[in-house]
Amino acid sequence: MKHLQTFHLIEAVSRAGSIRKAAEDMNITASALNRRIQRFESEFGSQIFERLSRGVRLNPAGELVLQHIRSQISDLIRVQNQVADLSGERRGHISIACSQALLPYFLPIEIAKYRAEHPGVSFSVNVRDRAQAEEELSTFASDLALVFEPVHLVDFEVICAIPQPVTVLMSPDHPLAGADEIRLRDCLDYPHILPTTHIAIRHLIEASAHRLSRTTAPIVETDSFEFIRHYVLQENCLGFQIPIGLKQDSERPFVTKEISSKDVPVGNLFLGQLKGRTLPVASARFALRIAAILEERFDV
Amino acid sequence: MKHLQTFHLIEAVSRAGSIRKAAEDMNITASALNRRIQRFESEFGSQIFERLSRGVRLNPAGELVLQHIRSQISDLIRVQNQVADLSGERRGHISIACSQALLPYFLPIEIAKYRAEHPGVSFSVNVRDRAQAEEELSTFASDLALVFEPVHLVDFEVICAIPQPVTVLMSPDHPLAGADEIRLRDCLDYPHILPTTHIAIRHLIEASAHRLSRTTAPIVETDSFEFIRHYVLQENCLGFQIPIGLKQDSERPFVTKEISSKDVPVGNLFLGQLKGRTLPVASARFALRIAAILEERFDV
DNA sequence: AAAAGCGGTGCATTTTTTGCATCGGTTGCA
DNA sequence: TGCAACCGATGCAAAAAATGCACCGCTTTT
Repeated sequence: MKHLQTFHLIEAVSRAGSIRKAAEDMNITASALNRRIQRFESEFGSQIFERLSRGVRLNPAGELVLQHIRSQISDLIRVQNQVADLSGERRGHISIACSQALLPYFLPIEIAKYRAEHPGVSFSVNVRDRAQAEEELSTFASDLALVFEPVHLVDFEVICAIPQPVTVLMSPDHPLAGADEIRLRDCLDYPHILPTTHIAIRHLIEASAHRLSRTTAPIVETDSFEFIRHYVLQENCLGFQIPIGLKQDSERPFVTKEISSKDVPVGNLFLGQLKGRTLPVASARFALRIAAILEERFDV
Repeated sequence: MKHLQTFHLIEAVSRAGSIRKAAEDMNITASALNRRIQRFESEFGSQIFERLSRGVRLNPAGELVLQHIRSQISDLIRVQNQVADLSGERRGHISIACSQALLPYFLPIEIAKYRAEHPGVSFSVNVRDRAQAEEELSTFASDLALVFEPVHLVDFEVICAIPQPVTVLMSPDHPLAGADEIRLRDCLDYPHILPTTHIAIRHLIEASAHRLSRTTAPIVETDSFEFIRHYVLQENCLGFQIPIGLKQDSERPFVTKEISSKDVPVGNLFLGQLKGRTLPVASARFALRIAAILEERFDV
């Protein structure tokens, strides 16, 4: 849309870090772009870029403006979708930032079911760690976030929260496979494989180990749960995951057992959106549905 | 600002009900205005006005767009104020839609106190009934609403709620002036003056009277509480008000007594804003302060 | 039947935006 | 230290967009 042109240009400049680079990206002359920005600043009543010798950078005022711009663009798109919705068809696009645990089963299944009913709806699924996911919401890069134990929770509006105990993953011939209750100390005694530190499960385990005056000693550290899944079948060791990342019924060829909540506190999987934002119809409906499914499955 | 021009024009057209009238208001030609709207509709992807023989009117899509436009304009102003705030001074404008009860004492006193500390802040105070006040919020005509028993409460985000029992107002020589407990039936037995039906106090009294199988018989019905205040001193009769509309300490030359909550349920004074909206800094701060004062005064 | 309003449109004119060439300044490297 | 590479800013002419004017076809009002 025409009147948002300047906004897109400002965003491009802030991304490129220089007017000339941004001008090239947006297929327009540097001088034209420069003047648009000058005009905006003069109309807005304040500079939004600080001029450096090697380019430009948003100043604090500019950060506020950029936030406004993003919200404004996304809201206009929401209105357009809502209008399309008036005329019957349910269309739209839903973008989700999520933890890895949602990738193997939950999201593929639920998205497929949803699309079977609403073929006009398309999806973006972006794997983000719990800090990045919140960032995604506030830049309007994603509509929804489905993450395990997010960090800040400012600007994060919780739609629903589902308890997820940390669960051990092992091959059926592992000594612990027959145990009644899994204690953390037992896990730490056996060779184990852990996610990298910024991942919530690792964080919970480390904190709990510390309380027991124990330390973790991962034989492999990885940022991929897919790797963990495959590795525990290669070398007989323990992996960790949360229930939503495991098959609902049986988890062959694995054995899965929740760690006793006496040792490791139960974490929460949060479905959330940007605080105060009005989501596009499609996203809002999908969120409600996911919330209902989660709450039913893990009967909250 | 330049890029909002079209938005202002659309708003003008929807207000004027015809392109030609709006064009005159905005000092441009009808043809220019007509073409801007056509261009917007084509860029937006849908008509927003329905063409009637006597002019134009917003269609449902247009209503959505107009709502977006208003929110967008108000948010940009908020950003501008926030930026001004970065550079030190606290400036801004606060618009309040309120019930009549706030006019004589509460708001004049609190606004004056606030302005003594922040001379850069200006105010609009608009008297609105409880339905209109909510309407004002959703059209962004007011930032805050301070109303007794609002009706819809959709799109109304409650910042704080303060219980306010309906209170009788009379001259000191009225027979009930010495009573210990004021019962509704006694009030109805004496000549009384009531606010018009759309006002919340009237509504509470009518409902309560109905429960007692009684009817009201006002000797005067008015939409002005100022009139009520003055009239009870002229003819010896009963008037009604809520505590916030009465002087804090003594209410000479009146006697005021709360009606027993056995008869008339205690209503609530609500301070609220538009749901999901981010208020300008000035309004947000003022709201917090008013909430604190109300909660302290009526110790909630 | 005429008049008054309405939205829409072709065309000449005015206004705004853009591209080009170029300036002055800083940074990085030889 | 000097030079090349970039950077943002600006004057000026060309291109593009918005506007005003005159007028059309239509409906409603008188």
